[in-house]
Amino acid sequence: MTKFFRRIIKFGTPADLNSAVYLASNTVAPAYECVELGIGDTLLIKAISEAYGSNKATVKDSVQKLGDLGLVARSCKSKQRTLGFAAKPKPLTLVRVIGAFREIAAISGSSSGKWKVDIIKKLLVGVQDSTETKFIIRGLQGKLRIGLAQSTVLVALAHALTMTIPSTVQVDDDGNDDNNDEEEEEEKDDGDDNSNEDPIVKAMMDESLTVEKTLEAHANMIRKVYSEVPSYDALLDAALKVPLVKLNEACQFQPGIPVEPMLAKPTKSIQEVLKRLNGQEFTCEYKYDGERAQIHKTPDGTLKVFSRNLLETSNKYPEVSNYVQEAAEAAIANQKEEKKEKKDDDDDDDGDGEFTGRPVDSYVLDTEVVAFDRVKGHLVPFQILSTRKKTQESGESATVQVIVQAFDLMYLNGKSLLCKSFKERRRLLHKHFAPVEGKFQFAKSLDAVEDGDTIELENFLDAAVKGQCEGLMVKTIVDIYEPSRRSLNWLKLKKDYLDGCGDSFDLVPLGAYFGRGKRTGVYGAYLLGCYDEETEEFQSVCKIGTGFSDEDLKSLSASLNEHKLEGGKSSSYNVAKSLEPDVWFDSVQVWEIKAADLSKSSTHRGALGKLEEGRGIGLRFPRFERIREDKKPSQATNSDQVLEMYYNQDSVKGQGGGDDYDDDDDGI
DNA sequence: ATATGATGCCC
DNA sequence: CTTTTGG
DNA sequence: CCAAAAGGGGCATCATAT
Repeated sequence: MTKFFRRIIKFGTPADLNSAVYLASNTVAPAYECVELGIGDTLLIKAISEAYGSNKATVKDSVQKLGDLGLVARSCKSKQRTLGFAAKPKPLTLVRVIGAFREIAAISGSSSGKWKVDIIKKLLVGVQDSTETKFIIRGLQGKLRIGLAQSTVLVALAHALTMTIPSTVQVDDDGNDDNNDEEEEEEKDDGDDNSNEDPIVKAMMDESLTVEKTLEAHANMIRKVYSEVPSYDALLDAALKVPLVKLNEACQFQPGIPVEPMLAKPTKSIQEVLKRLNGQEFTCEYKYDGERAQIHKTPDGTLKVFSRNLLETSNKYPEVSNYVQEAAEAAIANQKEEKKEKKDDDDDDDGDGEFTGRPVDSYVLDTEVVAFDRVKGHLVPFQILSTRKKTQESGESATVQVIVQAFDLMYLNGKSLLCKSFKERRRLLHKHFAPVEGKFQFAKSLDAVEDGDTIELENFLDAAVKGQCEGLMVKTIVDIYEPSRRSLNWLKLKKDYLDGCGDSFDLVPLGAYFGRGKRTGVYGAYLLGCYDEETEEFQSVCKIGTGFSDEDLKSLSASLNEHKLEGGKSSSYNVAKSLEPDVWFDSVQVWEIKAADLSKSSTHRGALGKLEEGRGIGLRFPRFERIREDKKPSQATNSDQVLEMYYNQDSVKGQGGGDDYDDDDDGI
């Protein structure tokens, strides 16, 4: 990929490079622009069959065999009779292909499917060879399957730009008086980019390093810039103007554009957490079960909210902006109080905007938005939060109320805090924002030092779970905010990760679905049921597609193939039509399945009707643990146990308020 | 008009 | 979201 | 250790079928 990019840098146009990068990363626009293709397998199958004159059933059939729509399209293409007199079409260019993708994304409304298919067909008949067909289809499907994705594209790009410097790059020595005026934060550069201090810049310029190390340093620069401004447009524009060492000066974190959020690594035990912390000072925070929200305020007063995947959710949570502003004002009120009490002692000068008497003017907060019952004053499960409309005219009058649980601050009054320690970021967070009843709170936390004592941690984890949370987030006090997947420096500890904790089920495989991609040739997922003793039927409670080793996938496929029901579904299987597997099995095995939660389900049938008329129970985050050789299908977890486990959840226990019947006004 | 299916995006 | 795998 | 690629439940939304 590096070689390819180098050729384009040398011989192509900026538009060629831009198109190549977008195609290679299989995206059409920066995430925060919320551009959707609106293309799924159904439309692709339609396009393939129409373009190559095969019928849809045949196409679907070969999907099973080949396990990949791209391969299917390729084989259709090469089977197609080529007419001797037909001239080869003009070659498709990068610009043309990404342009077609973007055209597709722009179509909506009535008959949009037809127009989209038309564009795809034009692409398909315009290819030079069947390999192009394969990748056009895969690109539209969003699964390139070339063993390379975002971060690899960035590294390749970095290497290419290092080895082949674009002719447009200006190598001026007097630095930043030409292009640096566009940043909104008129004041000083944040400590972030004092070039001499930045270890990445240092490494890039260190001539004593090996070529490999130098390339790595350049890649780190590109990764850092992209994680601060996740837009290939912005990245490439900058990279074509300034040398890589100055890239972060030309393109950096600013309110209004989401930064890739810091993520956490799952951990399997308290021991593992302590081992990883290795004696460092750390804090534990409740891990709330809501939706990640990065809240931005730009100096012009605009407030924006972004999701974990950088899509804008401002319209989904219109009240969140108000809540945060109220929190900022509450902090001012508190400051005034303090000021009165202790007369001015001015060692308070930490250069962060200090006491101004006015709320902060720009900031970026990291928070979790959680559904909240204002009347009863407690948190509400994720399933209810998810019923929020995508656009709410007024948040405060919405059926589902929310509360902001804040846990980090990445930007404040014109300065990036990404390079500050968590301790410092949190100090500023608590200084410039204050809790507002029912609207804005700080994530509940416990500070500690590793001293071999696990009891305190265990208790805190228990308390978190009882308090409607998923578990804990564990963070060291000294770490900076490292955006993106670059390093999973935070740890998450959930009850169901722990061996012997969390809900475990013994379920019967009722059927299976053909695997795709690297699971071609084996079943990729199975349908599982619990046993209902009254009706003597198996009721579906989940599908399962994770937790298997490659070996498991092979052996399970082989052993269950001995028990296929050739006549179709057994009459004792209670399964919704939309879940119909490709193959049905006799009930012969029992599998141990772990799950995080149970939820009311309109598709699954566990304990059907016992909880709510017409609905059953399904599992959240199910994964395969092992085969239970010791159990017969009739000894599988039964539906009464499933029901009991549903009621046993802390999130459900907390709700009832003495009412035997379940609260029907909650929407689930 | 209303029901169903497809798609994308939260977790 | 969880999980496994190959480099 | 990390990136990539398998796969999950369930919701709102939009297009199309009835």
